[in-house]
Amino acid sequence: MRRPTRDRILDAATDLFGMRGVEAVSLDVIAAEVGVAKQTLLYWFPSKDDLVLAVLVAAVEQLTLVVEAAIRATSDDPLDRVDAVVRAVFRPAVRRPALLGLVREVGRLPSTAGERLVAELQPLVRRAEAWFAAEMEAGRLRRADPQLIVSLCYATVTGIATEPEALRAVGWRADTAGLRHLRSELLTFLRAALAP
Amino acid sequence: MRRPTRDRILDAATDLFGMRGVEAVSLDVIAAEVGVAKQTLLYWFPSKDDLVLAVLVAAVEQLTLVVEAAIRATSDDPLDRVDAVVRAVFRPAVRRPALLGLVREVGRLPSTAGERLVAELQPLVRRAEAWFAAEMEAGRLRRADPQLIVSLCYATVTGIATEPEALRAVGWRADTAGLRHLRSELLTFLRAALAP
DNA sequence: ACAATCGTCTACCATTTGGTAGAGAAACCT
DNA sequence: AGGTTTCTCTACCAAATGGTAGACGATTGT
Repeated sequence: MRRPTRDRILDAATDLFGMRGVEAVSLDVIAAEVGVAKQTLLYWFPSKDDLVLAVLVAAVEQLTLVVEAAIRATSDDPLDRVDAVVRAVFRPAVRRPALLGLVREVGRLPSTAGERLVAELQPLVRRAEAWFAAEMEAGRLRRADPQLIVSLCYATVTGIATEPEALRAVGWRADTAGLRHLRSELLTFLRAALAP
Repeated sequence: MRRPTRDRILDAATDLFGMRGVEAVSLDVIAAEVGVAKQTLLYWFPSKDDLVLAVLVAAVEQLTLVVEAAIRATSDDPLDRVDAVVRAVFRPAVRRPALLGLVREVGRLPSTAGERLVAELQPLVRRAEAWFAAEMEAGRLRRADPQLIVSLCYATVTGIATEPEALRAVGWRADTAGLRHLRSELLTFLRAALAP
């Protein structure tokens, strides 16, 4: 049996919103992608704003799960842990630029959705900050402003993962080898930036 | 006397496209912002695509000028030079997120405009690659893949400069002090990532 | 002086947008 | 069986979209 209609809508909307931008994707396009009438969308999500919100919440949830699993599975060395989180995020992010791309959409969203997304991400962000602060205190990471370090890591990873176009501009190839190479350079870059 | 209409259109379009995304901004909105009839826009730029293209070309030109001026004005130490370029880009980028935000739009553009923008940026990118390669060869920068290093620096700077929302999520404040602090953390981060 | 060009405008138009109203089939209760 | 709920559909609609046609005044060249 097929996946439930609601989930298929959510999936398609996530990809389309993340890749082309929320305002640039019409309900008709999503409906066509799912293979269903537009009104079926509006049955499951009473308005486009509701759909956007649902997509954001689902994406954040998914991201949180991936990150937490990665954290639990690693040793205590901080650089190894950063490594693990980046690896965990990297795979889904490159395969579905939509996931991180969506987060990048925050600034363009109707303010309610924006606030909501920020609130949704808050716990994850706070934990990361606290963890960075503690590791810096213990001298196992370069001392810096933990909040901005979180932002810088986020900006670097997200920027790289969501802009295949920018990478193509430098001649990067999107095959498996290119992907592994990219990930390894990204990790080395971050390690160098964070090491004490 | 006021600035010429064409330039005012270009300015408004740059800001709006960069902040909300090309597809999300209608000609009517731009016209209203400029304080002119929509048909005046279509007189200067025969179609929306033409306007988009003109905006992109102008933005790249401006960016190129800023970067080249910064390069000419600094010493030969590679880290100082990175420093200077980032400082030069940072001010206009944070004041007008549109500038770098536009570049981030490439992936979403009609392919012709996308190709065009990439071609437009190519010389700047090639120069940066060559320069990184030479400095690494001379042992004055950490050895790595120059192409990906260019992308990583770009991703970090652009990500940070174009996402005030993401920064607000970690409690960052957009006042002058916050801005200076942000820039200084960004520079330290990059220095650490690039130093031999 | 007068025609031509330039820059801006009002008046439309076809298409697409997000959204409403309500019909019809299937499943689920009792 | 008969009614209710669940899900999907067709048929519309008002507003907004990118774009065309062409009028109007100002400036310019001769």
